[in-house]
Amino acid sequence: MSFAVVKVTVENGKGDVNSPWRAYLRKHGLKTTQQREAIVDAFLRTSGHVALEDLLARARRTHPGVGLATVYRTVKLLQEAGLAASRQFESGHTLYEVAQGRAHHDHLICRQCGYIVEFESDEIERLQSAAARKMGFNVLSHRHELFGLCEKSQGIPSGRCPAEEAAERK
Amino acid sequence: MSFAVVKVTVENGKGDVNSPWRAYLRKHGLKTTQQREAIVDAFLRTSGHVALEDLLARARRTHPGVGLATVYRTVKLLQEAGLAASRQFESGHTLYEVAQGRAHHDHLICRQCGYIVEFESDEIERLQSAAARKMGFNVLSHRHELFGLCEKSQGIPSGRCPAEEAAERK
DNA sequence: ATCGATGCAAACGATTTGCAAACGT
DNA sequence: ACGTTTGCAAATCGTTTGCATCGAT
Repeated sequence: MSFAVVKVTVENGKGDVNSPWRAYLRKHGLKTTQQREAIVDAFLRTSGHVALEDLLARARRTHPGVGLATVYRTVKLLQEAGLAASRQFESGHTLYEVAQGRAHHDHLICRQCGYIVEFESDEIERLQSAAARKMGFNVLSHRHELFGLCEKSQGIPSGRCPAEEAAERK
Repeated sequence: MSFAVVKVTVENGKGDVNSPWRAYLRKHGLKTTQQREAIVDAFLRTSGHVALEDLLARARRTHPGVGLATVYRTVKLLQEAGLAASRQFESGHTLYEVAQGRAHHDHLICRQCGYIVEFESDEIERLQSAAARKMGFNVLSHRHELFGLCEKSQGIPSGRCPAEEAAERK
């Protein structure tokens, strides 16, 4: 008896020729350039919310010459490809995040430290759909942001502050 | 026996010397000018969400010479006075609305016709506070927007479209 | 008379675009 | 070689601000 060794491709990063990003480029006759790769690569490594200025800085570590305009152009492509999502926060700042295939998450934002945490609640999702249905609406997507104070900012002695913790981790 | 006739002031518009707007001006040593009155008056007559360009146009019907800068300056005052609230919607456009003393409302926005309806749900409010508490947060305010399709846009035969109905009412 | 308010135009920050050169296919 | 992409700088958009003048108190 013999066994065939099957190699299964499980990669998913931008490097993979089958990645959604590469697929999008091919499908639209677009080209794979160094600067795009640098930007997309930097973007996909991102975990939270990035400002395009940040993304420019990160991309420049790989490809020093990239311009801000290219970052804008590339992120627009990422959005069209469904890989990036933009959010405009209160302050008027626009931040981008990697689009999640999974149930979307909502945001919890500390007024004091500005840090953004994510949360999910099926219960809330269900209720909001019900509320919309009552008005004859069919909900496609939503945005839900809570503004408040984290423990530290509330003055709780041993309270945690997400922003500080993130800074320490650096 | 005689009766004293007591006159009770119940007015609330901007014309009333006791209006919150006038109170705000007095409290801060600010002046009541024609252009401010025109803008504030136009704003308070507003029912939904207004763009400042719109407000400028409305204000000019009363006081033709007003400039856009003054609209911006006045609306900023209205916000500080707690009488106006700004919302930045998806498109990046900023719209203003008369601030409600009552429980804030959330938004239901039709992707097709762009119309914005309001809704409230104590249930949801409670759940979101609970979710935040779990993260150690104390919620001060929030924003909750649902994007979807109204009946008409969904293709429902006799479906209603808030935008069309509003247009007919004009 | 004082000090705030206005209109205009210039200044601004974020984002977009025109163009000639450089690059991926 | 071809058409796309890039970097740069100039253009644009919404919003803010400096300033000389005007108006309200």
